[in-house]
Amino acid sequence: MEHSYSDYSRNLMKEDIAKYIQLTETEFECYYELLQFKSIKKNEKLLIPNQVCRQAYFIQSGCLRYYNLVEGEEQTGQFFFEESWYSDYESFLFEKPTNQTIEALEKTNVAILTKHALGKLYCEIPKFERFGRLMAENAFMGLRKYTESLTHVSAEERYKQLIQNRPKVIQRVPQQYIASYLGIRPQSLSRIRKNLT
Amino acid sequence: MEHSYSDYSRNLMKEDIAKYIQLTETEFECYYELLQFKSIKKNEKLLIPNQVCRQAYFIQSGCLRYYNLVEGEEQTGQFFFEESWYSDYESFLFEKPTNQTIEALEKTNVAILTKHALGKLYCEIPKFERFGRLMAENAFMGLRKYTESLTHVSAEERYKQLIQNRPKVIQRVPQQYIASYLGIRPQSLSRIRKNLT
DNA sequence: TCCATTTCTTAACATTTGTGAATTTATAGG
DNA sequence: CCTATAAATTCACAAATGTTAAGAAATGGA
Repeated sequence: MEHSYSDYSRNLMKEDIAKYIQLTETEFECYYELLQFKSIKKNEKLLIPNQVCRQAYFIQSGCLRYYNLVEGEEQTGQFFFEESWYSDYESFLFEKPTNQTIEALEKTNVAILTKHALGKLYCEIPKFERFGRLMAENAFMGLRKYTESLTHVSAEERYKQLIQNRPKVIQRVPQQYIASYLGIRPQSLSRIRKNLT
Repeated sequence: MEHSYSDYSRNLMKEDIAKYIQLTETEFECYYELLQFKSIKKNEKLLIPNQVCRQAYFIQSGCLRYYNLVEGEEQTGQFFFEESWYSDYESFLFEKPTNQTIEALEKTNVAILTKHALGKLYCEIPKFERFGRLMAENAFMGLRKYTESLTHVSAEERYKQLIQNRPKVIQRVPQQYIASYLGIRPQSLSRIRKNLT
């Protein structure tokens, strides 16, 4: 028997949700039915400033980057790879217009959980409150770790940590964006790379 | 009729929890009964490295600072003032030994919500799952805002933002800790302060 | 394959922050 | 109120990153 992409997608979502909560088959059905799916071309944008982010994205394959445009400069906030969630929490939770731009750095397939769908899940399957909590907690902890490295560690050290801890970023993200993520100029990153060899 | 400190404390906790969830009087009782209270002297520590953080602290009055000790250097992560919550999420959630030290910068009174008490609340009053989620979400958003200011802004600019956005820090925290929070040396902070006048 | 465009690298000089040492100022205890 | 100690300031020089400009390398379309 053949495996369709649909089977693959279901499995991905099943494995992911299992990291957070245990669902019966029926409950998973209910969840999966509420998801939407979308394919995003390289360089295409999923969210632009002043939009309200009413969706959370689970990346089935590919890579996303978000940045803020400040005085003409793209300030890269984070990269997201396959099997991770992304949303602009602040915009999503409070329906505030976002400052962020999200774009695909590669061809990317996402599963979409809308705010409406999540509200429905919170009501119908209270376990999802836990899912929401764990998502926020994970997001917080990842960010805290990153934040601490920012204030007290040099750019060179942060780059070395990136090589160690997130090789995907080094392998798949153009250097100019890595520089922007590190908070330095592309020229400075070149210099750092030169020093490391 | 006189108001006791206990009345004051109850009101503080009631006003705080109301920011997250609506509780009946009975439910609030259940919550309040589970809280513990503690008074911490200036410079006293609430948590030290390798302990597991099994408590969340609501600061009724005073001020806490947490830092990580890295190669003999105190790297200040954050300051917390009255009417805010603190816990080491990672340690609290996963019962991992903490790296952090929390100390009181002033005489501080805290309400303590233990992991055990929170677990009980999650079971007995499912609304508290929402409380947990909102706490994590708030923590995340506060941190994200801070993080973005970090990567792409000079120390001087960050100090100016601190003056604007968190005057309590400027007024109540010794400069050496502010410098450590900004990720610079006390001498550099002095220099920056000189330039600003 | 070739060309136009983008990305990356290099270099010289400017600016910001770090380092170490000395001095001044503030603070806590007796 | 005095004194010992800690905290903050100042300075000269070192190291890291920014800025500007130019050229080399990589990439994507025709």
